[in-house]
Amino acid sequence: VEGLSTTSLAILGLLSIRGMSGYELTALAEISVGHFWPMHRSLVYRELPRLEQAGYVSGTHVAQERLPDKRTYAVTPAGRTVLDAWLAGPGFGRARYRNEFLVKFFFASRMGPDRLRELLAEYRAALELELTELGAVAKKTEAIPGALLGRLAALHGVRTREALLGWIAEVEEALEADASGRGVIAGPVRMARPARTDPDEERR
Amino acid sequence: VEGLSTTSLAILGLLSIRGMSGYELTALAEISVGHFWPMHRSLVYRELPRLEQAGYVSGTHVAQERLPDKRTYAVTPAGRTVLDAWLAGPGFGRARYRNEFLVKFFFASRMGPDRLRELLAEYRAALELELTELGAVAKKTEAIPGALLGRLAALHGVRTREALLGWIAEVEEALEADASGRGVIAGPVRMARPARTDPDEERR
DNA sequence: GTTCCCATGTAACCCGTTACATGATTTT
DNA sequence: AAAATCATGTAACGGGTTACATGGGAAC
Repeated sequence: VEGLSTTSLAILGLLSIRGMSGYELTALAEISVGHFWPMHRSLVYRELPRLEQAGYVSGTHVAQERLPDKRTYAVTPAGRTVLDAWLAGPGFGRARYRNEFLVKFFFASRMGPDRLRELLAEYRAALELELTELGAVAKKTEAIPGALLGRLAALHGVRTREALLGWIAEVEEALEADASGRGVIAGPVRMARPARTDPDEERR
Repeated sequence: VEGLSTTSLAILGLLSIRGMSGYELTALAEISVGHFWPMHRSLVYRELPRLEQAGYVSGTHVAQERLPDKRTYAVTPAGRTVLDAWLAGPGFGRARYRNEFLVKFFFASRMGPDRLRELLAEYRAALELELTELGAVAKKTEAIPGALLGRLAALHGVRTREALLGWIAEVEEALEADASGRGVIAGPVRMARPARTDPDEERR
């Protein structure tokens, strides 16, 4: 509940499936939670000893011959407790999106219309790539009986990409229609403070 | 193209609309690019002097009486050059996406079905809030003639949220079917590990 | 037989977030 | 008169990314 980052909780969650080394954990994360919560190897390697220090996982040195020695980790009862407390607890941080394409798009009035069309084409290509990738993940889990949640999580990504491909078409139409008045917000912009409607939001 | 982070480029872009202080810039960012590229005040205050050091913006001290003195910034010709070079250049970083809800969802086999339904309800509420917020942004720009790109960017967010509300319905159906069919909500994906070529790996 | 990839990590750096600071003005 | 907000910033902390290291297979 207190002090553990989402990344650490995700690590605990993955270790709750089975014990493994940092390397294996990273690889597993990359094809599962990594789609909506990326974790780089270095981060995992930093967090694992911290979790061990805190008593949430226990590590074991494993000697190997043809490969470098490794350290495998397993969740402790205390670890399971915090994991389940987090899962049972309410709330979650608001999703964070960072989209560099949209930044370029927003300032597209500084580029020619040809370049803008090109940019949109690049974005479409990127989305289609992600779509087939996520589709493959979803498809792969179809056969597996215990993979419902994983498949649905992949579908989350599929649905957004599909919607965005639709958005591109919408944009192309709009740009076609209004070939003249392109530009960002013009004139003085009054400052708006965040609408203080709900008091909570963002836990931890 | 060289060395400048997307955040810095976004700052340059906003300053290209008109010169302003860090405070104003932050406020403007919050209601524009902040929806897809968040920039906290502190970051802006750190980047602005850096950009000045690099010669991309020029700052001017402005004394004020009833308010604290401020420093306003304007893009230099060199700044415009790098901004336009970036816009003209190809590519953009793949969109970054972090969703804590999905992490919980992925490990939902460790929670009861009631809690899972609750979690989905929370997510729906969050999405609906974001949707009305973004809808308001899109609506506000409808009157403004030069705000086409801004409105379309807001629509990008609208479309994804709409799609995700649909996803929730889809999930609820799937869970309903699963619960009646198999009696138990399935566990997390048991993913194949990266191909192991090592025979003396320990088994469990 | 070099060159690339695997499996395992460590170290440094930078970006982003949270907390701290402050005098004037508005609200309760 | 106290409390909140405005309009400015600064400082510290920690999460996340990139670069560095390494010895043995696999591939060309």
